[in-house]
Amino acid sequence: MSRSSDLAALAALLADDTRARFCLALLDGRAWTASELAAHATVAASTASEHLGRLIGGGLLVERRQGRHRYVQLAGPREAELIEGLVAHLEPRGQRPATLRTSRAAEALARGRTCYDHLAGRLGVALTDALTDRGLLDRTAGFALTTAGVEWLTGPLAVAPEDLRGRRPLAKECLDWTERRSHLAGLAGARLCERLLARGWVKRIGTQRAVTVTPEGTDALRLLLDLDPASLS
Amino acid sequence: MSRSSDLAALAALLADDTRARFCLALLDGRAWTASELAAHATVAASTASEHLGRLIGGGLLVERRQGRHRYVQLAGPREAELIEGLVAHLEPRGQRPATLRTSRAAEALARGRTCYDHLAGRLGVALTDALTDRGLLDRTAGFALTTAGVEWLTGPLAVAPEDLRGRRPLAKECLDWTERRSHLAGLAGARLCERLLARGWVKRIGTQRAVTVTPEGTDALRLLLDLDPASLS
DNA sequence: TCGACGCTTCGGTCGCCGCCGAAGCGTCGC
DNA sequence: GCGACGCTTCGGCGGCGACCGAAGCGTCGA
Repeated sequence: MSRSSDLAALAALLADDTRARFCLALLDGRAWTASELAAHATVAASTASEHLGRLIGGGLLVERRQGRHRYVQLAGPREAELIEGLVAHLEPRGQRPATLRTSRAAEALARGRTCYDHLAGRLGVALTDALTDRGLLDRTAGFALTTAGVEWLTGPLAVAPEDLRGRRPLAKECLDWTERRSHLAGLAGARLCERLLARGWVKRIGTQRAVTVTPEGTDALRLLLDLDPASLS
Repeated sequence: MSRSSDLAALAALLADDTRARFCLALLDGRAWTASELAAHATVAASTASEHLGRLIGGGLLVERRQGRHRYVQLAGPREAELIEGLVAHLEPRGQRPATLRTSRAAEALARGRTCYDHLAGRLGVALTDALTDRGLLDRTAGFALTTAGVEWLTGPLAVAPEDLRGRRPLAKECLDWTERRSHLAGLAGARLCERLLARGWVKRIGTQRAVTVTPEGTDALRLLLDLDPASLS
């Protein structure tokens, strides 16, 4: 099996609209059941079953059985990153999609959402910009958290230092497809999202990926990051 | 046209072995003719013609006519990055592929090669590690060139400062699929490759992507980066 | 216990896509 | 000018994959 056929096989996993829909839905970082995905993509249960078999066999998804329910989710951050990279590539640089403004659901996603395990959309970008402005994130020569940035996470955000160590990079740039700018991914991005949700400063809207800043969160972020609430609307 | 069908269409561009071979070949950053690619992938000219039409129509490649010759190349660094990301995903982390050691061509690629417009393989990784060891590249909190790193490029390497400015990030991490570690991409990676080739410190082997360090280059890199020649074999 | 439910496998259908050789057009070099 | 060459388009063929309903199995809850 050669590299080109491996590449073609990997691409083929996503080269079907139904499977692409599944993977985009699973970018919310949660586990979905087979029938939820079937309903979401409006296909028969048998079709969903076969597609999931291919995605799991190909390594993009993992599954867990709970009685008659089969829960599937993205296999990990690497897989999420792969899909996000493809999605980011779809949009020309430097321009927001005009068509995305036409629906309320899309507007909510643009305002704030989870992107696998970190925050994205206007919220994600605003947070990333604020971190940059306050010297907690250095983007002049690459994309890296500063010493002060690490301290900010372990200090006011109470992230455990060991939670910032692992095989994943601490800071990773993730191009935001609604905002056309970068938001913070990597360990730091994941922990930030986790803490903001845990503190109730950010909460989920509905069952999809959309999130919003709570009033307490607006105050806290203004205090901690000089984050202007107007930058979130 | 929805996001999922856009994603599926993009993935479909690479979900064919022949097209995948084309794109992998074009990762050398050069322009190939249609018949060169047809020969490389061992398909008929008519097949190549159709596949190239799809890749160009899909935006991954661009073409240029010179008389009867049609030169095609990757549309840009974003497209190269997309393909590299997929290729990098193919390999499990933390292990070198044993099968790649079985052929001389593969060995040359592992030693050193171009990865679109920057250096990869053992050479690329060794350079990246040396830059890190000397405090020119900071990888503790992300992936960023240090101030000293920028000065090193504009100083001893004589990169024009304006060549380090542009829409592309200065430093970008590119996972090396032969070494399983990162090498430097982005503007800095491209300029480094360019200067090393221009100075004759690195030269191409054959017509593919393989490169090697010249004796003058070995001396210069030992002087400038304490780069141990043994780390290149 | 029994019917509902979630999921899987099977068989059949249909559309799509990659492949090729042939024919044709334009460029190139002798 | 002419034959070789690079490339494109066309028509035909065969294989593959997505889709579905039906049948079947195991789990769940009243």
